[in-house]
Amino acid sequence: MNEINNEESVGSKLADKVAEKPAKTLGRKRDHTRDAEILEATIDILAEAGFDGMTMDMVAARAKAGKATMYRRWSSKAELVRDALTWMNRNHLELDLLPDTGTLRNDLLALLKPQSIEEGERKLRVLAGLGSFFSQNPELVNGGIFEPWAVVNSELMHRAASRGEISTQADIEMACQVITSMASYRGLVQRKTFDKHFYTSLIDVVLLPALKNPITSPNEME
Amino acid sequence: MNEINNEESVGSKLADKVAEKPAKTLGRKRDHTRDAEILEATIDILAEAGFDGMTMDMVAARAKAGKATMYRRWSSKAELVRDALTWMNRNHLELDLLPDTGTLRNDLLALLKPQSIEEGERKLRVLAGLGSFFSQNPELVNGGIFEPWAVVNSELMHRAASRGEISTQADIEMACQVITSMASYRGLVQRKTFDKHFYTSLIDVVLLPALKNPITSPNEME
DNA sequence: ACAATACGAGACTGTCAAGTTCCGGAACTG
DNA sequence: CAGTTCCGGAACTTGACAGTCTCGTATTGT
Repeated sequence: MNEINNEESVGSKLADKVAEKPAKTLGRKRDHTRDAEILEATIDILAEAGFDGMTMDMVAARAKAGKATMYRRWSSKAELVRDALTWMNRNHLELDLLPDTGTLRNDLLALLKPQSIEEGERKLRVLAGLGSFFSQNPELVNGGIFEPWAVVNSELMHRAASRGEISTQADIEMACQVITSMASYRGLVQRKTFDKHFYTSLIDVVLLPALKNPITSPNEME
Repeated sequence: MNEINNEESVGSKLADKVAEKPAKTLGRKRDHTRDAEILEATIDILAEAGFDGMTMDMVAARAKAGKATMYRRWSSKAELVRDALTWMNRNHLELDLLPDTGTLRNDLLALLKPQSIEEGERKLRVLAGLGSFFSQNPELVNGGIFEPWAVVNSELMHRAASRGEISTQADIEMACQVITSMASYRGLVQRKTFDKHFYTSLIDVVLLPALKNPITSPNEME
């Protein structure tokens, strides 16, 4: 019977090559609401086990899906993870209603809600377990995890600059990099929470002084 | 013949249990100069492939050693990696001859030699591929990779404080964290070099303003 | 010389996960 | 109703790697 099956499959492959799409609207439809659930389960497992520690069976079990269902949508583990990362970095941020308390200090602090802290730490755990994935797929080195936050911070600082609260000489891009790098270093290397207390210190001790007095007298330069 | 061998091995195991250490100074001695070579090869492979991408055969081939030799010294891959990390973080730094140019700015810049940049990036690559290892061995979360650098920077800043170059109110620990976190973020996430140009900007735009004007007038606090 | 151990090289074994295939059943189309 | 494609679940195949063992050789103490 294998011979018969082989003959049929060869025939269908030829038919594909000729007709390209012999049947498209037949049978049960794919349930695309499962896509999001599988991707969300993938992010969960990635955060817990990293890329190499994650198995397709784990994801299938978490999403209560069959592996065949997953391989019908993504051709490999790498593709699933790539889509999951894109899904994770999708922007659910409302740029319209930014805080506007009158001072840059309070604006920055208003952005640090407990919810975004927790979600940020989840993303950090995902990022930490992705080393081997990036070494195999160097093309998508994904710097964009902190992009939305940096964009918002940059907007707040530009507002502060235009109302004269900080210097027009201030290097806003550098200041935003300080925030994101301190957040990731504290989460990835030090394994401590980026909580309000620490963030307040960072703002008062480093960011505001740097933004208000960008040039300190280049006296000793040669 | 297998039976004879089994009998012998069982006999020797029993002898071990009775005498515990029947012979210690017999036979060829272990060549401990291979230890360093194997550990160095381990670091190399870790930097290139990460923990999960590294195989014992790769390390053995790189070090031109047999796997039996490796397992005679380390009982598992995890133990080998742990020793390799300790070896990598060993301190080859001469705290005695620190730069002393008269200004904090030049002192900090003097520490950034091309050699230490390259070695630092190698360590960062190792760290980046270690996510799954840490998730399996949470006890040794190794924040100590940047410790020596931070200690040196801290010393330079304290000297600057005692000669009145920066404020005595300055948060030196926070400033050192800014340096190490910017270096690791730039290497791990942005995949750019922590070169002299960028470091100079960081010092002039962020660090020196913060250290010289630690309090900017807490005017708008409520 | 001899026994015991180390060495590099590589064969061998057991486990684990990626990817494939099959099952019984459900949903959609004509 | 009949044919097709989907679903979750599970068995199966295959390849890779950790860890063990064997072989021929080199080095050491007695």
